[in-house]
Amino acid sequence: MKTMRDVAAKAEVSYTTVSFVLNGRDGEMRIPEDTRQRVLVAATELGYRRNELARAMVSGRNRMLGFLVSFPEAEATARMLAGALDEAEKHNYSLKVLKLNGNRLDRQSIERCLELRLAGVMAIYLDEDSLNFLHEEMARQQIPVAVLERPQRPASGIGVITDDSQAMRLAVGHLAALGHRRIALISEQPSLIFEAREAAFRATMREWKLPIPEGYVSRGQINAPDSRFIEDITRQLLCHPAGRPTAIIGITDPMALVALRVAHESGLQVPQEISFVGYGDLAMATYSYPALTSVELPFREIGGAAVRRLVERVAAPQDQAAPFDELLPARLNVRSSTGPAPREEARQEPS
Amino acid sequence: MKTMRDVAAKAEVSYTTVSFVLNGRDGEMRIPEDTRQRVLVAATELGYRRNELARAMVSGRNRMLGFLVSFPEAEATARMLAGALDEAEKHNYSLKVLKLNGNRLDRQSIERCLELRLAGVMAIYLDEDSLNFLHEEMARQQIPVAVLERPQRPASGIGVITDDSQAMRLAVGHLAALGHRRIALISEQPSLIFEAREAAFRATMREWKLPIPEGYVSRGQINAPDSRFIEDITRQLLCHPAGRPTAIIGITDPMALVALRVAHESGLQVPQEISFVGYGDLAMATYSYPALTSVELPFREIGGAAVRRLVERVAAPQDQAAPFDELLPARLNVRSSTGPAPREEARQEPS
DNA sequence: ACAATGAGCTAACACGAATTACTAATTTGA
DNA sequence: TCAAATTAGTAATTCGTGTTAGCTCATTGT
Repeated sequence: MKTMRDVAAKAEVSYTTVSFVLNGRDGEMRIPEDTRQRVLVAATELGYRRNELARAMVSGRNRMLGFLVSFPEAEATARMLAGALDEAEKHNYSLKVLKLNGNRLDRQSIERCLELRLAGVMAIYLDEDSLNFLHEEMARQQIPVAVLERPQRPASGIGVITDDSQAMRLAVGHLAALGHRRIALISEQPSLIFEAREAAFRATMREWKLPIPEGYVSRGQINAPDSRFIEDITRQLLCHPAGRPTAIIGITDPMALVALRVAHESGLQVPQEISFVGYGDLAMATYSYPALTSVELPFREIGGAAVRRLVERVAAPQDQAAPFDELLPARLNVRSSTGPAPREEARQEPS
Repeated sequence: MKTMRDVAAKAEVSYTTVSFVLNGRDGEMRIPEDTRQRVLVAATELGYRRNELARAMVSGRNRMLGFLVSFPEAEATARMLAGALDEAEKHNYSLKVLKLNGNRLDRQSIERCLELRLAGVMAIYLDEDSLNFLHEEMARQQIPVAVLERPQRPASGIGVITDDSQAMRLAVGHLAALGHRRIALISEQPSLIFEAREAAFRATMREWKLPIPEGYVSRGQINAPDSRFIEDITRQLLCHPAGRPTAIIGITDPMALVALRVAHESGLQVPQEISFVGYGDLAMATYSYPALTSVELPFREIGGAAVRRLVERVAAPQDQAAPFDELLPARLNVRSSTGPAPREEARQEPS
């Protein structure tokens, strides 16, 4: 592969001149048009491409961000990545994806980030310890860190997350407007992210002055493809002593869809007798039967915002000390799984 | 960030000695244990990390592969990426993801690959022209290229694809074994990948000596979230003059699920009256109602194999000239959307 | 006429590592 | 005992680029 020196030889100018022309720094040093052209022609004729590695090394600034991901096969991850890629391209940065084992961060992964001299690092779905570890190590090397879709307490570094209050207001508000009063939530095993959504659910229900009977917020876990646990939970919910909920919110789309399936199998009409709302709006929401009303989480925007923030910090590292969370709004996509609440008497029938 | 020179100063040895110790090349040059230890201690005390950029530059070998992706938000892409990441880690390579605009490859993206001095490049879902362009440019720089999930004609470079014949045999075989004789296929707008699947379908049907009435293979397109086109096609299929198919294979999972929804809405019982099989086995297959029987495409394996092949080529570029396609087998995940074919008389009832 | 200016370049060093060639001190062999 | 071989290193060069300092020549001002 040709180097600048080759171009210089061909254009019969010095190596430095080539550098100046190719980097467009002829503002500082006047290069007459004919010399410029000679250099450019020589460069294209030789098929010269600049060596990003060498530039990065000499400038000490690697225009490359690391994306630490635990579950690269998840659609949510993929969508954040998509957003991050678009934004990175705008800033002429590139993205390196690094896989973690589960949501733990081992020393080896940290080492890789440091060895690659990444300009910044973003991470999703890390556990508490790993996150602290990451912050510590990166702070030592002055490398900015962005944490995606994970409430931080205390805030440390850059956080980019969905505005869960707003998102839940969309879900609950939609159902409440349709007349639903008995709304249940199927949640996940505790983790910061699900706790935040749960809290938002309870707060919103309070705003709407809707009661949450004991057991209306239940926790399950999907170990795909085994969803029996959630199915059991749903069945219990459907014959709840305080009355069957007229709407169920799944804290993720899979949760909602498993519950929806149980309702189908129990012979319930959706949405005539019971409504379902998902959270995430993954592709599966569009293609379920009936199509699932779901809160569309701003995955792309989260990825994009994280990159934007990182690039800002790289450019102006002075205010490293100010940690903050950026909240991004969700949208509601209303589909066929939600409808008006059934009339009171309808619920009294045996199911 | 500390350099080798700092370590050398601290350990009171020469810079070169540090290099030899840290690269474990003390086989060639005996370094006594105490010196070795002194260097290692100095390195850890200073928190030295080697500079992958500098190594790559001087050695001319960048342990980094490019993953050119058109639709990073697609689950299929994500799963290939996951497989690629795992394999790359094994070989101590890292992966850089580059986004393309649609499935066209512009000169700018090529330039990026070259500027980054990638050791190899893998691409998915590129159109014909872009692929030729990519091959041309990369061949010029001796950079190996792997094409994922796309039949190549003629074969050029490394191809890694699903064995469509085998995959279709799984789908059709499963249905045939359940007694289905009237099997329809809902395909996509022509493209190499769908043409290959269609051809495999026809071939397999022939093997089973099953007829394919005119119109049983129809082509649609999903412009998510608008699936009306597919819905129309399905409705036509359900009142086909040659008799309603007892099973429909979707050439992608979304195709199958849209068709399944139409069947639901037409009041048909699934799978008692009609069966559905998807192709891809995306997450949506697991969470649909009823859960979709689907051909699981070896996305992870495809990503992994591509990386493996690329790494091989990088290590031994001598046999660049031998293009080949690697076929990977699919698996069938039987779920609730398929069942025994309905008895003949059942079909004669008005639907 | 001669210094001061500026245009248009070039030489030389830096970046952080790999690698080759070389040396000084010690041990071995005959 | 003296040359050869081995041990334990070091100095110097290289990779492809960015950057700074400086150099030559022509033009301008007085």
